[in-house]
Amino acid sequence: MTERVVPEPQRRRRKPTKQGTVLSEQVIVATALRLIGQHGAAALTVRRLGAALGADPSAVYRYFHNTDDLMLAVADELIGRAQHGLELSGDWRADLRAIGMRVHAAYQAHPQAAMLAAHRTTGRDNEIRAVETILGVLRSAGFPDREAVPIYHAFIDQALAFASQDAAALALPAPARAADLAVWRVRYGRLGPDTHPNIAATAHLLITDMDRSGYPFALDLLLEAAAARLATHRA
Amino acid sequence: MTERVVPEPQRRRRKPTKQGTVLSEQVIVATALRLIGQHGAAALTVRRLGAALGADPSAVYRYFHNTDDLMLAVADELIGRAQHGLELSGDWRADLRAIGMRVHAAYQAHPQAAMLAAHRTTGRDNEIRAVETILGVLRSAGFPDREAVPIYHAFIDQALAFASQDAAALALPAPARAADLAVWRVRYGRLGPDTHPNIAATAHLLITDMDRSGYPFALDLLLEAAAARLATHRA
DNA sequence: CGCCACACGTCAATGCTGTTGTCATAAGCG
DNA sequence: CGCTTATGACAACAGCATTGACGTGTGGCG
Repeated sequence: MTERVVPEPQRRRRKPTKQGTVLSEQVIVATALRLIGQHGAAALTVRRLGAALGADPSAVYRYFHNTDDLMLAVADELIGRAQHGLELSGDWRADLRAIGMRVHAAYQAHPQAAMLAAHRTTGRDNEIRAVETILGVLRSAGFPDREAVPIYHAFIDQALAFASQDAAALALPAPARAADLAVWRVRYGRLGPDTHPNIAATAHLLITDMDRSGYPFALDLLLEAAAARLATHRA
Repeated sequence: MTERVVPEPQRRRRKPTKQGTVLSEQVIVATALRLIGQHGAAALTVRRLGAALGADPSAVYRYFHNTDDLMLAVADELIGRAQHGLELSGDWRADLRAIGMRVHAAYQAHPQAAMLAAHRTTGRDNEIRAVETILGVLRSAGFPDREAVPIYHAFIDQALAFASQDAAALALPAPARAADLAVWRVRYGRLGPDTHPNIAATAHLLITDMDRSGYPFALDLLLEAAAARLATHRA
């Protein structure tokens, strides 16, 4: 088969579908994101996307080579949203915390896309802008370059790793997600102090703690350690 | 339909398949792990699993309720392998570092499985044992329960999140992985100090640092912060 | 030692999924 | 105004997870 996809800038003839909608790369990406957000990750199938667009499913293949291609376009959209409207305060620790939480939140809003996006290095504009910003925060806080780089590395990898980890949990089919959560109550909550003394002693704390993301606290620990290191550099 | 799955301990009648293999939960999990390792995560379909086992695909449903149930068993097997032969020294910080690195390593050995498994709560034996061990290390180090639980949470989520993050990179098709790595040299290495001063100043460090996993350093930071908190509790 | 219940492997069918070859139509250039 | 062709629609294919029905032979019991 000859290539179905025509690059966006060359498109001129926009022909409405039977149901009247006019397709475009933009509209399809936006619809895909909406579908994921409204009905969960599993809702994004080409057939349902077609239905949501008011078009034949195969029409999507006029705009994207395959579903992976579509997901990359969606992912690219996400990177932009993570940074949208960010303003730096000048307090390095508060700024890094804000950036970390923003990245995490932006990816949680679109778990399915997050899982595919979080471990890729895109080298595109939005990513570069983020790297420059974070390194800038660290270096102007006073971290020497040899320290700033590994801290940047740990910081961003941890943010992305937790983002995709938590996204994966969100992207799970609803029954599986519920089952995973229930395990803490049902399974861990009932272990005896004779066989599992440490779990039994802390079960009540575990049950409430484990259905939150561990990220905010992990981020705080990372920033605490970084601050301690900065103090020794200054001394 | 009545329940197909009979709990493992109650199984007595082992009937060989047409091709002569004798099935069991163990054999199926091991075969699934091998299949994933050899041919990638996409290779794990019930049909192919059946073929690899020398059995009808539907026979798998005599042992697992569905594919998700199977993945949980695979996940637990990985957790078990991470703990195999672990010996605690009594030095909480060294022990936690060893456990973290072991978990990370065990998952890296099966990247494709790690991606699917690292974000599940299995509630199975190996997982429970790991939770009990880690909580024990923290509590006997002197962390009060209210502090031990969130630190446990941050610690284990960090290990698993990085494990699946790094696994995802390893599991990428070779050309895509090479491309992602090259981005640091090709794209970031060539940004000008006028437009991207912080990247330009640290590019040489970034290029060498970013193709390693950020986990060991991130783990050190977490343990550093935990140690500092422990010191304040003792004082 | 032989019987027979039923555990468990097999077969077949269902309704999903992504993807593509082919055709019809209308947009918009010349 | 007509021609080209971009683009939507249709239909079909292969592969997916899952399940209901069925037959077989294993292993415990009398």
